[in-house]
Amino acid sequence: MRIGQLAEATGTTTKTLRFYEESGLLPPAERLASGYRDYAEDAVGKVAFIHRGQAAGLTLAQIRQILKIREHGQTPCSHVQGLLGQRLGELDAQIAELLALRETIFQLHEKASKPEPDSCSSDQVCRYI
Amino acid sequence: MRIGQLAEATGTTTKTLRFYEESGLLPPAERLASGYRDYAEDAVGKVAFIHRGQAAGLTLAQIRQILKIREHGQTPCSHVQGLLGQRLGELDAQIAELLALRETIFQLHEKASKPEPDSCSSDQVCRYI
DNA sequence: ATGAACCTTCCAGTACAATGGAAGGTCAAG
DNA sequence: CTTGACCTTCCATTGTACTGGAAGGTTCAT
Repeated sequence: MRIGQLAEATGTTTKTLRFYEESGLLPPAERLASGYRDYAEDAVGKVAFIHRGQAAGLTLAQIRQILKIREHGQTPCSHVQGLLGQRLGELDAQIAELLALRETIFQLHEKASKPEPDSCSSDQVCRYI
Repeated sequence: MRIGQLAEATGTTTKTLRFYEESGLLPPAERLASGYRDYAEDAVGKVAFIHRGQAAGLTLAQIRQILKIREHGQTPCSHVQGLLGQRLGELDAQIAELLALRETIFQLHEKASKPEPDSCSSDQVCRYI
């Protein structure tokens, strides 16, 4: 399977696949006599895994760790569980932060809906922020 | 007021202040005979405004727009209101996305808490993702 | 044999908001 | 007069996940 076919099969681009290989997410592909990359069938599963990992909000660095564990013949289960737990904590923190920010912006937006340009002193630039 | 003092007064660094000037957020400072930057008092207010804008989740590009309007002697009120409204919409979308992602991760995390390593087939890399 | 479609490597750039460091100039105190 | 704190410019780098383009090699159909 050449790189274009793998890209097609996984809904990505050849550029991205080469980038994944260079970033250590995919093992260096076998080469044909021509120098073209020649992927085994399981490459499709690996790329699909990368996509699922991204959809789960994992970074490529985290996905790389999981793939490395698998490459070493181990099952990455407990590591994955740890990552998911960590990600959950990060998400909760991020959501809390955004909700607080949303409230702040909402207040500012309300205030700005009753404009009083004259009370904008130039040393504060804008009364509403 | 020299750059170090302005940095101190506004809780930032000289690096950042020069970066702001180069990025068009702050007008080019006056210079002393030595070539040192010599800031007027109102610089403190401008930098503080930049910080408040950032705290409100505005990008430096958006803050720059507001500051430009003020520099042209106008009051940026309606523009600010527009930006805040836009920001509110973005925040709502982002929060909704994160909540959905949180739910996904939560499910995965639950599933991963009952490990069954043997059912991880190598073509999917990890049963839990 | 020639053109299209595919592949290769390498280098550079995107957005964001700074940050780091080198090489050198200025100023006040001791 | 020297030391140290401060300032100057310029260039490069950080992290994330790619994306774009140049210059050239391969494969296949016509």
